[in-house]
Amino acid sequence: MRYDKAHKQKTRERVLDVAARAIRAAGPDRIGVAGVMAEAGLTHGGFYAHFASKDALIADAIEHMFDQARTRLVESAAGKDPARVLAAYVAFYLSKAHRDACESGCPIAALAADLPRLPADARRKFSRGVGHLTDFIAAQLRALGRSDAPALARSTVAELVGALSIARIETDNEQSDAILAASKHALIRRLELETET
Amino acid sequence: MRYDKAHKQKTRERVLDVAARAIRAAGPDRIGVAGVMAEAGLTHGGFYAHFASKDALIADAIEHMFDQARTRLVESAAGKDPARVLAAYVAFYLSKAHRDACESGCPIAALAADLPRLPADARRKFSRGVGHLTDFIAAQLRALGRSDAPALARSTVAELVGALSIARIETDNEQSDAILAASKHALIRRLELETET
DNA sequence: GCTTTGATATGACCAACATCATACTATGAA
DNA sequence: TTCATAGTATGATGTTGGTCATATCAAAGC
Repeated sequence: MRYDKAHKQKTRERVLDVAARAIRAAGPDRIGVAGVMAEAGLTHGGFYAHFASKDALIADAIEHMFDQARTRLVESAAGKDPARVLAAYVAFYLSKAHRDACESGCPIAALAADLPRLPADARRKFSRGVGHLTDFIAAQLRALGRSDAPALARSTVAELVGALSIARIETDNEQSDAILAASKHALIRRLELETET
Repeated sequence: MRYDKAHKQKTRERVLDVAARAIRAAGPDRIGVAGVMAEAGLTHGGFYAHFASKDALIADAIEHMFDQARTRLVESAAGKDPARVLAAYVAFYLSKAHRDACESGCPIAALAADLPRLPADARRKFSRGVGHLTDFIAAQLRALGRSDAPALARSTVAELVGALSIARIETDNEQSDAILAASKHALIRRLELETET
């Protein structure tokens, strides 16, 4: 090892960070290898020392996004009351801040429509991420004594993702806010989290 | 008029049909002007006699998708009981057939993530389409005496779109089916359509 | 300080694609 | 039958972007 042991690893991580943001913001087809590398402070040539192809970068970046999101979620939930955790997550997910920060927000809402078009590897990694989120929510619901936890968790994730996606499309700001509010309200009722908000 | 009066109009319609399917199947970035024209039985050169640009084609194709979907929906609902209409729509929307027919299905689920990246014109047309669907569902709910019709309609559309999107991503077929089933069940309960299925 | 080797840069290649100028063709009118 | 023109085809252009061969650079060991 001539270079610092962690040098390449760090660079790779930096590229993945940049790619994860760019992909969520612009979509997998609108980002370029050169652009991502430039934003990471490198030139495009070195790219293939880190990734086998653009598709491989996308797949790895997807994994990276979910890892980050999951870490954040698990950490913020540590030792807290399940009802409070769920209420906070719904409030965050359907917030205007999340709507307006596509590039750092939930990968599912940012990339839902792109996934069916991507290669199997990326899809598998994405699926796994979706599964983890659903499981996390199901675990909270189970802790609250809901017997239908797995199904309710799936339904919850669906409404969260759908509401955020549509809110991001809407050109009229008032309409967009109303969509977020409607689903926030519906979910708080369905999940029986009324005491919190 | 040297040609049949409706000749160009018909060609344009054909191109829009092809484009509407291709865009939903492959996404706005993965389709090419040449490919769409070829599938419509033409060559790429004539394209600019019909559309000002690729962006214009996409915007018009989006309008076209929503028009088609709306016509189908309104016709299939004509003179029917609102509860039956809603139950049938939910069942169709969350069916495996709809999941597996991206290219002819609901534009919202097929393109949700792409829209925020498209030009204003396409976004406006898309927004209008989403609004019409929400209004249609709200009208059925109002006919059923639900006082919270607009908000419930928004929440319903969100869950429909989210569930279908996620079901399409899922690589595991059983998981995918479970997602559809969970939201179908949840919606039938929330909309109080239990008598129908 | 020199060498070795891993990490990154330069530059080129090829394919895909949007766009457009120009040429051709089919059709209805004269 | 011939002509004018709307509609479509051919072919070219410029650009962008993924990929790769090769060159350069940085750092650790002798």
